Amino acid sequence: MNHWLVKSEPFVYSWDDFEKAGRSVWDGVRNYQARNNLKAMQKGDWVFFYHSNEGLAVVGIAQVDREAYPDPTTDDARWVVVELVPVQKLKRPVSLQEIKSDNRLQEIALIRQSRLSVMPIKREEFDLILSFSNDENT
DNA sequence: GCCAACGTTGGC
DNA sequence: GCCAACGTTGGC
Repeated sequence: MNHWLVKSEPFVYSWDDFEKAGRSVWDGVRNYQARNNLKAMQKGDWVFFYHSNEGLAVVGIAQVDREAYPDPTTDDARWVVVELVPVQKLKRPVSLQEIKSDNRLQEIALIRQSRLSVMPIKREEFDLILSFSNDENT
């Protein structure tokens, strides 16, 4: 069981859009590192849904429902998609600022490699961010 | 709107 | 294979 984080610009595709649709084909990834991460996803893996550009926060949890297959939006065989289903919206968004300000989260790719759109995340980091969202006070 | 950090492209 | 130029992403 692995954990991941995917970014989406809420202008283009927000958590609410995702929840309404009930499923998402995660297409359009055109970066090898992100692609490799998609390929490594297994059905049932947990995925944080992050709003980039606007919002700048982890907003929900999704789950991998279908593992990587060729991206139907291109003829280029290099690229793949996965299918995600929404699991639940976080009680409150956990902001990038909050993540940045916690010593235990300094190593995560969200901070270290800000341009990567699909990244692995350690279980402890996943749990910690989740615990932030359950803490009403911060 | 600006800029840092990358990734890609193309000339040599 | 190197590197300059350029494009893109995303935070501020």
